[in-house]
Amino acid sequence: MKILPQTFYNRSALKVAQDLLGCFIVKKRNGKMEKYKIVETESYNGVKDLACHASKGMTKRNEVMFGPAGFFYVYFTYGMHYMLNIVTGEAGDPSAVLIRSVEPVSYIANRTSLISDQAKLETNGPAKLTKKLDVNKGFYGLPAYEKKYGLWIEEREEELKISHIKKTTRVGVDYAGDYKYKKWRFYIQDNKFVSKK
DNA sequence: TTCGCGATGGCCT
DNA sequence: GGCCATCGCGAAA
Repeated sequence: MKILPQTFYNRSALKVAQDLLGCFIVKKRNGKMEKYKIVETESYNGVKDLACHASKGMTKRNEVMFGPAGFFYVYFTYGMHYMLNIVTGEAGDPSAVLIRSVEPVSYIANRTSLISDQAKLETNGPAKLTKKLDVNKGFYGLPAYEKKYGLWIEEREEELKISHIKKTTRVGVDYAGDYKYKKWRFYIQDNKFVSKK
């Protein structure tokens, strides 16, 4: 139940993306805590990474990525979807980790429940989880290491073996030249909430 | 089972 | 004006 400090994020996006697997997003809503285990992430690694929004330089949209680590980078795409990222690395190193899928803890605690199949459909994709968690542009630039804004990240409660972390190419970045082949997407092996095989 | 495509709007050139 | 770090539906197989 320990919140991850800002220093956790002040490392390469590659490391942070893998270390976030098994950690929890906590949402405070109507006075109650909702916990979601992070099961799938992608890392976007600075100006050289052609799939990273920062590769085209700093704009009003992506400026938070150029600042210090530990802040939410939320953007709107396809005319209807919000994406949730957390800024990583030193200030001046515009990198971030995209949260792609989460698993509700209510599901973990009750795996045999019949409602689980329905629950699975709600958070197994980057746009679906932002909808479920009511994440929008209002979270842009807010810290992920403080509780007062009602959305934060907590550390793992159990060990995650390195061998259970799968590494594949990122989704939807065919335009990124050689960087489309980088295996910078990570997910927990065999987890049912991962967005696609 | 996989596939093709439309919805929909902010941002960049 | 074109491009998207997506999703869900309906058709084809």
